[in-house]
Amino acid sequence: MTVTTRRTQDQRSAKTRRLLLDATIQSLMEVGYANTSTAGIAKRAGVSRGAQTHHYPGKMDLIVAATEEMFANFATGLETLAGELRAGRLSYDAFFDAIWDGVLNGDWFYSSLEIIVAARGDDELRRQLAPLILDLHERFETTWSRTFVAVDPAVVSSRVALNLAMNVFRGMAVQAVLRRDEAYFLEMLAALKAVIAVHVRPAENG
Amino acid sequence: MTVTTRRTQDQRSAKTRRLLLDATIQSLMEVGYANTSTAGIAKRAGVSRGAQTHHYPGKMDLIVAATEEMFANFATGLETLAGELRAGRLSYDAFFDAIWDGVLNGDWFYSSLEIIVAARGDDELRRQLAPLILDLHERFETTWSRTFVAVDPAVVSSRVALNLAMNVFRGMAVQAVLRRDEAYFLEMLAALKAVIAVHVRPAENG
DNA sequence: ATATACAAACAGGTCGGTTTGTTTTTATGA
DNA sequence: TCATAAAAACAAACCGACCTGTTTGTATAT
Repeated sequence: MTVTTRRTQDQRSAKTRRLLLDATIQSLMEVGYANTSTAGIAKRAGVSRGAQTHHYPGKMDLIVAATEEMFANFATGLETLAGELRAGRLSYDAFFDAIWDGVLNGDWFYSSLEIIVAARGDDELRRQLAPLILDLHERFETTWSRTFVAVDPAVVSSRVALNLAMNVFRGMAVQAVLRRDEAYFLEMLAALKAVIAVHVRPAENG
Repeated sequence: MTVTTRRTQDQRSAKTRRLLLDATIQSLMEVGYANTSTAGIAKRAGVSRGAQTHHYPGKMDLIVAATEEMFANFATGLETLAGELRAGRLSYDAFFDAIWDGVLNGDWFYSSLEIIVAARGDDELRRQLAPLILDLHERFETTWSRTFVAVDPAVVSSRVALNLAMNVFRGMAVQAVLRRDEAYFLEMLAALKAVIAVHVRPAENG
């Protein structure tokens, strides 16, 4: 007879689900998709394999649910950061520094990279993830349009300029897997700021 | 008794090795690293599993060798393209179009992406691939410096500007896995050309 | 009591590596 | 030059480990 605090079913479910999703993201981050197994996730989460299959019957259910949470967190985080910029509490430079730091050192980018690459060879997974990405990009673009104004919208809109910047970050993060070269990335980051600054400036008090 | 043309051992080896490496790249491209197995590679190559283990004892030997070939091919391909630009047989716009087309539709980018992501969770693989990437980047930078001149080298050098462009391509290609949106990428490509053109111009007759 | 949450063992399949055996080419020496 | 030993290339079966999904059973909450 074990001593357990009495919890409602919803509380038990929510707790177990959170443990499983956190463990999934952590596993993707640490060992990659290829080495992420449902058994490993359950072990990390500290729940039994039966509990895992009960809440998420298949591996894909885990992945998709974890992705959903991950994307939502990142979108709100980015919007918060952009809000700081609009409020004048964050400089243009610091804004880019913060995004780059999040991409390189946060859980978000590499976990999603693992999932995206896995989806390339898995039709069903791709089908399930595509709408999540579309939604994420839409939220990004809303943030960009709200936070920056273009110098000459006919040439490069703020939306396009910031999408370019995000793609640079993506590309740099991929590079960083095999080339951890601080000086190189600082150089690129400075250049990126300069290049983007030609076409766009922060919209104060958006 | 089968009728076989007599071949030297070196010829037999070379043929089998080529078949295996081509099959490896093809498999990475089509089904991804996670679904790429040594048995599958041997089957694609049309050689026995014994032949495969003879020439490449482990899975990593196959991957590393295939990567080496892939990188070499891409570097020379890019240098050829840059040569066309320097010779005036290719416009600035067409040069970028060609690179983007190669990244999105060629075997190169996605195969290497699979390998890079796999290396993130595999210390030994990462250790073996890191020098290959370093070498590739060096060849890139040599090409950039030879092919473009900076408008204001103190702000953004040609080397940095083109590295930025390559990172944009990387990022866009990752996006394209889940978002195959022709119009979006055309828009981004046009903006990239415009943004880079501010800082750099082709060095005619390099 | 009954549905939900959790636990643990099982089954079919695949993968990577190893081992054992066969064929083809090359080197050797009378 | 030609028989033959040695080496390289190739073939196929096997093995232990792991993974996903399933099933059967138990505890907890409603």
